[in-house]
Amino acid sequence: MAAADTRDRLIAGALETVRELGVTGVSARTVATRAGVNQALVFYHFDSVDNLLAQACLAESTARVAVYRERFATTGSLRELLAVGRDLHAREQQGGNVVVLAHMLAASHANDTLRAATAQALRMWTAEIEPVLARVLAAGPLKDLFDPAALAHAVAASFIGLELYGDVDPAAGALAMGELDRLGALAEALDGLGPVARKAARAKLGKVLRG
Amino acid sequence: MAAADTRDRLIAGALETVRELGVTGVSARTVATRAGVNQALVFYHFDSVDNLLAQACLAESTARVAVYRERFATTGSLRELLAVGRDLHAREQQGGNVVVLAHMLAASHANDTLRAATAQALRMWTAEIEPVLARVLAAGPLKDLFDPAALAHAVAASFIGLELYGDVDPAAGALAMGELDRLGALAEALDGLGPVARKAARAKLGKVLRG
DNA sequence: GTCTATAGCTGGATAGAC
DNA sequence: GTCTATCCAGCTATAGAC
Repeated sequence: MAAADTRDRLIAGALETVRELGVTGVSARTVATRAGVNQALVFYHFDSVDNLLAQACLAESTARVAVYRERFATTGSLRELLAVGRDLHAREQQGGNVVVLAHMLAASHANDTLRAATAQALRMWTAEIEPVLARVLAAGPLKDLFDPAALAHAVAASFIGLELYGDVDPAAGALAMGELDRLGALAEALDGLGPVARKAARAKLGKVLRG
Repeated sequence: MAAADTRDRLIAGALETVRELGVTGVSARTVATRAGVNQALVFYHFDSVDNLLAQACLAESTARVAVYRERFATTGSLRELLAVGRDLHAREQQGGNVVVLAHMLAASHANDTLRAATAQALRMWTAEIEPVLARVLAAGPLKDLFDPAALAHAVAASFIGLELYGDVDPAAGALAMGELDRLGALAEALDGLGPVARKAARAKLGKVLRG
């Protein structure tokens, strides 16, 4: 078997293990079993289990972000962005991909290697979300009142929180997801107001933000 | 040493261990060391490490929620709720208490015992947040358009996501937290609109939500 | 590049002395 | 109720055959 194959298999095995057993269940053995290769190869190719996990996290995020890149590029409204979020939730949750990132977040707390990788993975997502938010804001009455970069972080963080939450309490998670759509509608409604009301809202918001 | 003392010490030790080493670092030995008692007592008092963790999570949440109960009870506006959130973030983050819940969330993925405890702990928080949201919504133009219970879940989930996010990427987390305040101001601005604009906004929102 | 074998360690869990 | 002692399982990491 070619070396590149084995590396890929180990990465796939690592992701599968996290999805199945959670971060606590990851070990050179559990991963190697799922990869169909020998346990010692984890150390030959990746030096440590932590590093394998970090590489897996980065590879996965790179691949996933690429899938949605075009979609993000053509997203011009908050409503569309929420639709992308819903799809991401449905599709990636089924594949268990968001869950991996969520678990990496938790594991990062006491692990520098994982923290660096996770932070980088998160930046990959926010780098896609930020220009979308910039476009959306520029088109609406909220222009210059919000910071797209900061908002992108908030969106990503909230999304991950919702994923984790739904993992533990699916009923409550579904309710929460549904309510986020309504929050989107709230902003959209503000967006669709007539010019007078819109101007009043913007003035009021500016005041509230400053005061 | 009285038995109750030992139980409490083990619970405190479990929390301390999670804060220090993360969930992956929790074992009967690491916990017992921090508790200053023997490792075998984990099994005598709690049967298993998982169950100790679950009990610790519930005890901690019960205590923390109690601290904020009065505060929640007198919270009547979104802005105040956000202020409570900021305080919670600052104070509990320093003590590492929210982080514990966040890690329990991640560990729950592959562990039924922890999942049940974590779900219950989350419900403790949302049970406090829900009536606040109900009051806030009832006073504003969004009455009957949002579900306080569902929104409470969304708030809790987002908050936890932000905590985890900030743990991994503090700079980005701080930016995200700051932006949430502005989102609150957005809703508050809508709240403070004149009657005409307010009515228009509400009508528009109802339309968007239905369509 | 991949395997087997194994050293050395840590963890869960229990038996039995006190 | 608490401790010591211990068994056994599972883990990381490496040495060395192929």
